[in-house]
Amino acid sequence: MYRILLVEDDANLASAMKTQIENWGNDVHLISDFKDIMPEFNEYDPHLVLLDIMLPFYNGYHWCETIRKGSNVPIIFLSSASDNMNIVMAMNMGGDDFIPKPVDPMVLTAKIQAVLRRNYEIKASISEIEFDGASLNLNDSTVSFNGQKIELTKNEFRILRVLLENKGKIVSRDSLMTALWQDDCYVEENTLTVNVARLRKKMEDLGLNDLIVTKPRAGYIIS
Amino acid sequence: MYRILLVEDDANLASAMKTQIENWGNDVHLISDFKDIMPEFNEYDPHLVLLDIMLPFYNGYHWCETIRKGSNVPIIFLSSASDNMNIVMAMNMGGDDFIPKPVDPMVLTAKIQAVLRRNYEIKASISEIEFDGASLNLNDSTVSFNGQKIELTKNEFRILRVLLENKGKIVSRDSLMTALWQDDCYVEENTLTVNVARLRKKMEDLGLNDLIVTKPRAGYIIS
DNA sequence: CGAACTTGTGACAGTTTTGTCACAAAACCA
DNA sequence: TGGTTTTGTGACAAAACTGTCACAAGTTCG
Repeated sequence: MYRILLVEDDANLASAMKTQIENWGNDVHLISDFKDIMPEFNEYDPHLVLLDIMLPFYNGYHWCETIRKGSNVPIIFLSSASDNMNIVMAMNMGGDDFIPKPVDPMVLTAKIQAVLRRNYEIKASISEIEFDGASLNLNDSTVSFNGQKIELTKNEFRILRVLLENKGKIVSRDSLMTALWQDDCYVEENTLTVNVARLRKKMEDLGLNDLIVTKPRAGYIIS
Repeated sequence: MYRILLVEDDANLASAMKTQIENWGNDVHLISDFKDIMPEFNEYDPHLVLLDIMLPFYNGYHWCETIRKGSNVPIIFLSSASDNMNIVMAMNMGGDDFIPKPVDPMVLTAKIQAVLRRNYEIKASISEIEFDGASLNLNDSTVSFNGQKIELTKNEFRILRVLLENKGKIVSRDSLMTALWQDDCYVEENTLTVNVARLRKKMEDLGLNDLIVTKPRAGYIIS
């Protein structure tokens, strides 16, 4: 059962789509206030957003942009203006797919299922971050390099992940501290240093030398 | 830099697409043997597959099915037959998107970027499994319920994940054993029992009673 | 019912992980 | 250069995690 937020001003179409999607076991919430959809979005916390482009007050692109500021929820656009320019625009705004109107019920179902499947079912199995010929497996916290594989502890994993997610950028020690021990408990500054050292040790054992570089007074970086 | 596998028999189109995609910094591998694309697929280990539907020997659906047996790599279909039935078919086969021919270079780029972004960039931030009002966070191995949050150990996390990924189905103790300690080391049968008990204890502390149900001589289930 | 088998429990010890400390090394800056 | 600040290191003890054991409780099936 997925929560699907439907933002569509054509009442007839919206109601038909709602029924269609609910039919195979989902909860659909229909937006009625197009002036500010965000309260309902935040309240409903949907797994997927179906977003019409032509809306009263603000258009779909505007809402996509707003949603993306605080969420990576999958978004599928709906529009009768289904020229290539609109499709490109929709994808570049952070959209996941584009369904042209008139909406074919079969296509609607198939595309929703594809996006949900990709995001909530099989996503775990391909999640790894590659770097410098090595790869960090996000599922079992292992690093593979040159055919070798080692396990990381929770702290080591978090540090490496944050650094890789910001590859090429300096990550301040403060950011890392917050990422590892968010406010709920106090730990010394030095604890981070020690944990970085432990991670470095393991990386060197693997053959990955000078991976994490210290930028004095700034932080650490993997470039 | 992503590795993109292009399976397309129209040499002119293929070459144009290859150039187009390489232009914004990717590696593209063009398939030349349509009789069996799997050796090249396995060798190249792509981040994304662009798969024409009409091919010599076997069609794109066949290869999608074959690939999906061993991989969840994102697949985008290409076809000049872009009627709704083909789109539905493509999505239901495990495809991630569908690009109609003639291929518009902008659309091609936008759709590839959207799929790559979704799978390799922002995936981590929405990975959680929801169940019975609770949710398992796949990134930091925590379970949240009723505003409370607890951390799971590696073993507890793995058991819960496997059970949730097979929600409603009985998971045999053997499957769980393999998932936790794949062949590399021998552990007793009872070790699993103990680990399940430890997970159950934590779930009950959270207020989730009778979550994991024992099916004697069959396995465990979360229904 | 009762024996055989499967699953659950509490306790224990070995290992791993983790935070801290004291001190060393390096970088910064006047 | 020399003092100050920042970062790194090895050692240590506390805490967490894990596998095993002995035994208890539950289930199956003749």
